[in-house]
Amino acid sequence: MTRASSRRPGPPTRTERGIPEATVARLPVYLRALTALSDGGTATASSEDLATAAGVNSAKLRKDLSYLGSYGTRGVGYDVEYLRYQIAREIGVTQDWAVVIVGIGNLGHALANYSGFGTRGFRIVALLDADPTLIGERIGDMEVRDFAELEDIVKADRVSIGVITTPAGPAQEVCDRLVAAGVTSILNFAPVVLSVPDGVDIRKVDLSIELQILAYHEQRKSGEAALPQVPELPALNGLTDFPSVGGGVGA
Amino acid sequence: MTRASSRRPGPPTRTERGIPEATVARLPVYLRALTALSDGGTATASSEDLATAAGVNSAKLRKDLSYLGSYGTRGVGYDVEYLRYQIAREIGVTQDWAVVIVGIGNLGHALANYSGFGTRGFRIVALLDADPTLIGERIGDMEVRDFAELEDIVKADRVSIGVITTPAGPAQEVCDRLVAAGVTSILNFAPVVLSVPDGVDIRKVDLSIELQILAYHEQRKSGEAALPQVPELPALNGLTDFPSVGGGVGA
DNA sequence: CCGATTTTGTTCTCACGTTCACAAGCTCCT
DNA sequence: AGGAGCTTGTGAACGTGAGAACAAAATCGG
Repeated sequence: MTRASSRRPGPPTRTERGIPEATVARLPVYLRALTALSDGGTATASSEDLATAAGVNSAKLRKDLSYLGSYGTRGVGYDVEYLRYQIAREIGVTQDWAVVIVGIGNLGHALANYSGFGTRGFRIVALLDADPTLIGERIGDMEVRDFAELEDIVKADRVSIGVITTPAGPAQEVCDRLVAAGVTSILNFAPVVLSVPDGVDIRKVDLSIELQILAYHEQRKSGEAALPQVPELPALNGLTDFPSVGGGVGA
Repeated sequence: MTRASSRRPGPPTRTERGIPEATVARLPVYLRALTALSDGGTATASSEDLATAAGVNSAKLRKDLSYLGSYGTRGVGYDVEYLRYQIAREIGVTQDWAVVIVGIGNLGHALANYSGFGTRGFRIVALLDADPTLIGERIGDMEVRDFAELEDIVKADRVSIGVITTPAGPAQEVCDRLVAAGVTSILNFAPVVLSVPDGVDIRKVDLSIELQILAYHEQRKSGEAALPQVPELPALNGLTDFPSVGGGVGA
């Protein structure tokens, strides 16, 4: 069934349903680029065109696409709509994924308000928080519900993806509850390292880490010449990291 | 500019003030782990302890730390406070970095409200938007100012880091203005590929990409057995990506 | 119909990142 | 003091990813 139709290329035993992680991370970028081209009325695009739109070089793009199969035409390029569908199918966004958001603080609020969220590939089925003063609040066309209802919601709506936007403190406990309820993919905005059993995927988004990486390079750019270079331990006032963007679950 | 020159063909051209990018990305994680240990009253930690707290394996952690110097003691481990300071200094968060946020929509609002932001290593000096209905609004102890004031603010406050939380549309233009004004590091939340001149660092945070990567793995876990497998092009209704979490700059 | 031209798909090579494994070095106990 | 026991720092093996380069296919013009 899923034999990628191409004949066997010999020893490497290509594809076989195994796409490199680095490639997987770029597929959504290609999908977006294809959508932009499609919206702009382009019907066919070369790997060079696509690569420019996606911000990568064309060799890498061609190699990435080759893991999916041979969807291009030599001498011509790629059919934008066709390739878009193939990538969307490979990623899995031709179906809708039910998502719960846990922790309706600043960030959870922002994500809940996020219009594009509910319409394409992902469907927010619940906003959850443990703070009684938040429960019942309406956000858009949804209402914040009690975190205690988690298990029922996951079962009822077949939720497989959870988004954690709580503060660091309750994040691991929330994570454990999500996993126990049957969620197998988690997007974590809380500034902690979550531990999960095998079979559960975790991705992390962390503002403070991103800023600190920028700061490192920035320091290289500006400083580089005259830094005091004090290997001794000075005052050391709060140069740590961020508490959290998140909201109210827990405590 | 001391562009990382040496390209010697021999061994990897070690250190020379050049820390591998993968290591740089983990230093903030170590910093956070050290802070947690410190707050918990731990004075000394082995690479194994640290690695567990940071969610990596100990060999990788030791190798990462070795790029900074020999800050541990064999047979003992690392002094938590001392190592914390060394990493903070290496990253550059012993000084404060001035930051502007452009685009005060849902996400920009959330980041502006973000208490931990202003206190440790980074200082928000301005919230900017081009929407007249937003200008003047108070968020926390700050006020939304006109995007037109960008250049003055960057010069006055020596801003080197900009955060873009606009929709996709105006993001490139905002980016160009930031760069022209002198900003050399940008954290982009808008779902577009920004192009910048050499010497400017860009990092991207993209909710839809993260979710799509999760969806890919999720599909692997659940499906894998019975997918219709339709290589022909069907209806294809809006399986694209997200407009934006961002706010109001532009049009 | 054939050759020129274009562009893909793939192979090869090199650079980077991860992990293993162990010598070097430190502390503590006897 | 000397050896036992840890733990770091690092050299080497291994695996993954990136980019250059080119052969294979498709179109197009004559």
